[in-house]
Amino acid sequence: MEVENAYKRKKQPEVVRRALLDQAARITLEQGLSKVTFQAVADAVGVTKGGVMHHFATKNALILEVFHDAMAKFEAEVDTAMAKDPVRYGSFTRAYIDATISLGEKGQAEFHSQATLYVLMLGDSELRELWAEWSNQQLKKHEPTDNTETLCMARLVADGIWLSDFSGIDIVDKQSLRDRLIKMTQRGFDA
Amino acid sequence: MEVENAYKRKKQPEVVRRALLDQAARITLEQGLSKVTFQAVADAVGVTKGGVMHHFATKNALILEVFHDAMAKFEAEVDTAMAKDPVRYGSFTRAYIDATISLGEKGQAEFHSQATLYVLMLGDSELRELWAEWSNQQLKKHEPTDNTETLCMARLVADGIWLSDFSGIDIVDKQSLRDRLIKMTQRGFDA
DNA sequence: TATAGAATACCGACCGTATGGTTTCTTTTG
DNA sequence: CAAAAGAAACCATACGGTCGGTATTCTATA
Repeated sequence: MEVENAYKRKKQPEVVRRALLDQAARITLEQGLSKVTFQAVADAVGVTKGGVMHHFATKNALILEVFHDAMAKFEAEVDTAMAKDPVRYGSFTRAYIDATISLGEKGQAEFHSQATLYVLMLGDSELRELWAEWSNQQLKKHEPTDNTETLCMARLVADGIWLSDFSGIDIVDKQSLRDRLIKMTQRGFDA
Repeated sequence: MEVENAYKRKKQPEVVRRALLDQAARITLEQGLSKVTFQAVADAVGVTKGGVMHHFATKNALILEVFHDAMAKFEAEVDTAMAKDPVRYGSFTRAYIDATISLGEKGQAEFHSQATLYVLMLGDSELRELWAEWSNQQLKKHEPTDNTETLCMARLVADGIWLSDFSGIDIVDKQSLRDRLIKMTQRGFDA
């Protein structure tokens, strides 16, 4: 944002609100949940602490909104990917893989909604419950097309790759691994 | 611990120190890194804040020790498991799998050193660097026996299972998945 | 072997600061 | 003018850290 003289400028609450959520998510990813303070978010957006608290009454409310926002983004990302997929079997798993693994060159942190979800959920036991509930529900939702053990395993590998990636471990050949995972999602892979 | 009247009691610095590390690790796992305060650790062990700070000068030092402790435990766990394994090929990966996945009944949090490592490293960017370094080094160390992509994938699944487990997601049949992973570590699995 | 004294283990009161939250006020917008 | 957007000053508290004190254990030496 970098809003200067926010007192006199044109008010655009929607824009400010979005910026607050985005910056809060960014700080979460780059510096961890503990560094997400009203002051830090306010500074990042170019607004005062009071300004932040006008949009989000408490810190829990802010974090919760960031979490819900990331859930919605992730779900949307998965849904559009699934819509483009001509094959039904394993389509959720394929979408999940590409929404979880970042294939871009290393270094750039990328705005991964899945990463935001993980970092938040791992750092806050209350969010963890929400996460478990939502996640199990997602699984149920896609059971008709993605309920085999192999598909589950493919998603687990994706999670593992994210974990390694996020923690800065070199993965030998991510692209090759990703392709192999996709192959695992094709019908008839087992046997 | 539950030490009563620690002022006059027999002094046993080694015991207290161990208890401090253990309780700090427990709080980390159960409540997250942010809840690991001098006061909380002191209370858990039955000692005062000053007492904790006698053993660990700063909070960073405490956390760092917990981290190192968990690394040592994990490494030891892996090493003894590898020593018992008659087959060399994939022995590190097999040990890694069993040190990462908790097969016990759900509910009991279990003192998993790997879990401590993950939660700490995910919540602190400084520890993340340490982790990446150590982890890459571990990988190098076991390269001679465990450097194929399939073995790497098996470990990634284990990580994924831990992640799911920790966040409270139901995994269909963990035992069956574990057995399948072990099979993946046998020579000649590919092809 | 006894014991003074140094070193260690630990307590408990205190301090500075950062943070979440409250309140009041100003400016804009409808 | 009323309600919303946001600023700005303020408050309470929790936390990391400091400091001086007290009890215990270790060590050296007579």
